[in-house]
Amino acid sequence: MFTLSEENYLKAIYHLELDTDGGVSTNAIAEKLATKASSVTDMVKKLSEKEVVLYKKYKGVTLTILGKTVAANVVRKHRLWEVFLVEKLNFFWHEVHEVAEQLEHIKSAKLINQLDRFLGFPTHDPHGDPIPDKDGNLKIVEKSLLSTLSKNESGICIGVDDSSSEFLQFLDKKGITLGKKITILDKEDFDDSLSTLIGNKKLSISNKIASNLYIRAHTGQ
Amino acid sequence: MFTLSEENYLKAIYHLELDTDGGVSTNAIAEKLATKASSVTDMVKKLSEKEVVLYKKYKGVTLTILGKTVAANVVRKHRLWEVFLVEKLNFFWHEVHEVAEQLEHIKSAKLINQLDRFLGFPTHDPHGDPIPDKDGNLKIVEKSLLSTLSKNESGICIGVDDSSSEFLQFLDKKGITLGKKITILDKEDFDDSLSTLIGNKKLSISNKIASNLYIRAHTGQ
DNA sequence: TATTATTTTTAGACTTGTCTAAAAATTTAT
DNA sequence: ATAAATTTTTAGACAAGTCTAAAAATAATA
Repeated sequence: MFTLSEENYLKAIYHLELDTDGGVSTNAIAEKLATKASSVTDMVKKLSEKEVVLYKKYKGVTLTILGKTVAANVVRKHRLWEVFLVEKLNFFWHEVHEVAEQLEHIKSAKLINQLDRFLGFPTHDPHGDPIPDKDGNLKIVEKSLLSTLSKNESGICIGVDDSSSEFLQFLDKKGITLGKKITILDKEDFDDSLSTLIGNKKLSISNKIASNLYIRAHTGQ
Repeated sequence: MFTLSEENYLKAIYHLELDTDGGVSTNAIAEKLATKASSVTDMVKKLSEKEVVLYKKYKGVTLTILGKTVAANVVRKHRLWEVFLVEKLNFFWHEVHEVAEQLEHIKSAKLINQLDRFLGFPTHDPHGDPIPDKDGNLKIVEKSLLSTLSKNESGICIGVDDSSSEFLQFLDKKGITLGKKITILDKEDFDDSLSTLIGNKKLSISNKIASNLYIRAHTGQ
């Protein structure tokens, strides 16, 4: 069994490993968890003894198979709870993270299995991130940034890159939600801003926004 | 804000105060929380400084208004989650306590308000215990033990006294659940066992069982 | 009421997870 | 390749919450 703190470290390493090659550095973990490098070193030693990470002094850490499983399970719980909060309790998607950070540490296999069923076995959370299955495997969906689409192409909004509260609130305000179809009507060379059709409304989108929105290819019109 | 440990102490004192006159003793708290008396003394001092309990050495503790509010809120959360687990996730009523013990410490006003609404503002948990409202007030229901009913009287099952896992499983097996109507067909003087009608099935109930089942008066048949 | 038994508190220690400051290792730059 | 900068680790300290063992207070009993 793992403590709340251990679970948070494993989760942080899990996320960092996704966009790092080689071991995850002490400083990277410290920054992600808003703690000090010395604290990370201490914890990493402990996790190493528990055989959930591989650790060599000054060389960073890597999750073991066991560690990855534990971490993926925490992520699974986090994302399932996010779905619950949005779908069943009418939370806005920018409000869910903080609460899910707490709920992800509740220990009960039956709870999470039943929650999964109750929610209809969702594959993605409200930000479009994939929910690991019981064995920690992710369902990968081919995704591209809205900013990479050309004129007259269209796609389905499936997630965000920047999931800061401000950005999510901005999307709420503009009526951009997961599942919405977005078509590029025109692309402005000058500033790379887009003229788009979302649902059946015309909307002008800056390149900054378009570079933070993931879409899935959508064939046909 | 209160730590998990502080919340557990407040909850224990809250429950103990209900069936104690005067202050709650150090030993009583220690027993309830499966900890040592010395630990209780330490914590009680801390709670006293935070002004949630009144404490005089060797004289036991009492919750302040603030303490009672905090404790009632934890109980409120516990019981709402129990309802959720049984009604939405198909838990058996003997399985909910352990999980609710964890969920009751999740901090989010919106979460608990929305959960309350989602569940239809329930007034009682799956064991028949009342759910405190936002201000910590309980809705008192006139209740009596099944064993106090006389022949031909009937009532609605509204809760249990002994909520041990074994007892709850026993009730599950016999088909005795909250809201079920129970009528006393006959009472055996010899061992005070009852011959009853539950739903539309005849069932013989020992005095031991009848002394652990609460019912609400039910007029007419 | 004096003595014994019980309850409660104190004193000191231990664990977990954190921190600061300084030392050691590694990386970068000249 | 040597010096400078950065990263990482070590050493020692601290707070929260718990424990054991012993002392102090209260309650029970003869």
